[in-house]
Amino acid sequence: MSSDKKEKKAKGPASEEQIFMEKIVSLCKRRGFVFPSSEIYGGLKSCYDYGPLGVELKRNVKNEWWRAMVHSREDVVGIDASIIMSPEVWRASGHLSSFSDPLVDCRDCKVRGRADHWPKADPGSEVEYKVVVDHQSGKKETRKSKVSELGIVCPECGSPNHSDIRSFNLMFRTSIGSVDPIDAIVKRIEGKGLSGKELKQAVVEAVEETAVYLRPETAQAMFVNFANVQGAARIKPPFGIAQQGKSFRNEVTVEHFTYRSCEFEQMEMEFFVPPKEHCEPGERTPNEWFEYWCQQRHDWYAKLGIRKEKLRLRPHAKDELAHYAKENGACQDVEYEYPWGWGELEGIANRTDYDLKAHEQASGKKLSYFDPQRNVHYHPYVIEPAAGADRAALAFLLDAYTEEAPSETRKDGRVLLKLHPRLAPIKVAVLPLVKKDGMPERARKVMDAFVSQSINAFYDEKDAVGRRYARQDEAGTPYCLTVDGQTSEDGTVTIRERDSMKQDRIKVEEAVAVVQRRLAE
RNA sequence: GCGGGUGUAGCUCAGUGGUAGAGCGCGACCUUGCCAAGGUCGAAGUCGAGGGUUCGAGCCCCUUCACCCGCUCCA
Repeated sequence: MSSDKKEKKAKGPASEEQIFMEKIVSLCKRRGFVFPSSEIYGGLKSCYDYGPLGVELKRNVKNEWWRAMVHSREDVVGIDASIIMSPEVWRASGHLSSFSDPLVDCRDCKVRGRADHWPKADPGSEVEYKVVVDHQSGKKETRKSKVSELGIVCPECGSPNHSDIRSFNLMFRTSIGSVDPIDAIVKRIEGKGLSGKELKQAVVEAVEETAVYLRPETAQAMFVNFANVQGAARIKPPFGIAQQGKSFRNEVTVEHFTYRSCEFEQMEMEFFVPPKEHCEPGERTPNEWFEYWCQQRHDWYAKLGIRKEKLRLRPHAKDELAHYAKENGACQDVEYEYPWGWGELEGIANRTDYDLKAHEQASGKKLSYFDPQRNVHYHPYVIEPAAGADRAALAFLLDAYTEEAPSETRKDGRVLLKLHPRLAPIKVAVLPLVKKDGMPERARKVMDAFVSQSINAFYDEKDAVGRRYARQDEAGTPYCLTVDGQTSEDGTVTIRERDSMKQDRIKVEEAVAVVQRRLAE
């Protein structure tokens, strides 16, 4: 509105959601959960570093996932594959083909599309087209322009004014080999007087000789290792292969702090099951396994403390299904209600036998399974729960963030992270009530007991004890042990629970066991 | 990619062309007896970066980077 200009410029955040996110981002930096990457050089778009508390949180998330998906079941094994894989993998999976998609944007109506799909027109000829000049009224204006040498016009408005062609750069391309690929490129093109088109072709060929790609998903490693793992682990369908690791994608838009980033960590499991026609009576069909995993994964988040009303399962509509799930497949997202709305935490897909067949065809290697009991060969269907470690860590953090209003005993109120104890970066803080009468020395001994058991503990003797409790609340530490005057008399300390602030007295020598027991609950 | 906004200490922010500031936090010491008490001292800033205008720029202009919001896009 025009009156806005006269008013004082709006300061600060516009919405509650924005205020909330700013508080989280600020807390993350102040307490060492997440820093902007390369911050002293001005940061780098969408890259973030996990600090001392953040790395603990994320590791705990990954450990809980591995525990639930691998160690606490017999039918899933893990792998840790190379981030750089053969380019053939990406050709077979379909990821590489998007590199050759020549994208153009219409300068008039802003539509984006593939140049080879746009309507043709004679280069140099003049065409007439209509452009919407006022979006509110829908008023159009007729314009004339010349068609470029590419000979294409916009499919929407007919305008020949378009941006340069750009390849959609989904994957991070690099090169392997100690010879600089630029030398090879120069060698191919120098002094040949190539036209623009020939030049591009020559460069592409030179680049492709040594090009490799950072994986855009971890899943393909499980497919290409299907036969290796199946044989080595002596395991048969239904069984799963799990993996955690970094993946890289040039996202069109990066947004919402660590939510969508070009470098991210995945926690994926490919669960190979017999196709329906080979299922015995009473055995789960692929669709039933799909439903099973949807429920499992939804419940995993709930068990680790995400509020149920902030969690939901959302089936994909037919038209948003991925290529690998088009036929007989299905996708369902576990979603969390982020401050900016519902968004994906994890996608569970029935990828059918698409991937194994695609790699079998491309590699020429057999990727079917022979079931000796049923005496059949088949390509297993794949049910894939694919989670984001960074997204999960963010969701746990957002969900745990709590502000309590001031009360009689706490006139400043408090900020606390109600993290599940097993996710909390610091498990226990050890505090002498005051810094005298031998309390620090006795507290040090308690601290040593935790350190020797590899339980992440934190010792703090600075400032009043209330302030130290507050600091721990803000870091999400579930338990505080306080050494006080009574400790020297009867060998007990107080244990304070973060959310209730209630205190019990326990024996010093039982402190480690008490905390361990509570963490195991 | 387009449009809008923001960028000053670790955090939140004040500073409309003339000496770089506040609160909180952080560190040391004193004090302290269970939920962010007080005192003393201290460290901390390329005012996002680069260029320009000016006698002089945190402030004006240009460029750029990063973040936020909306659109667009999204195997």
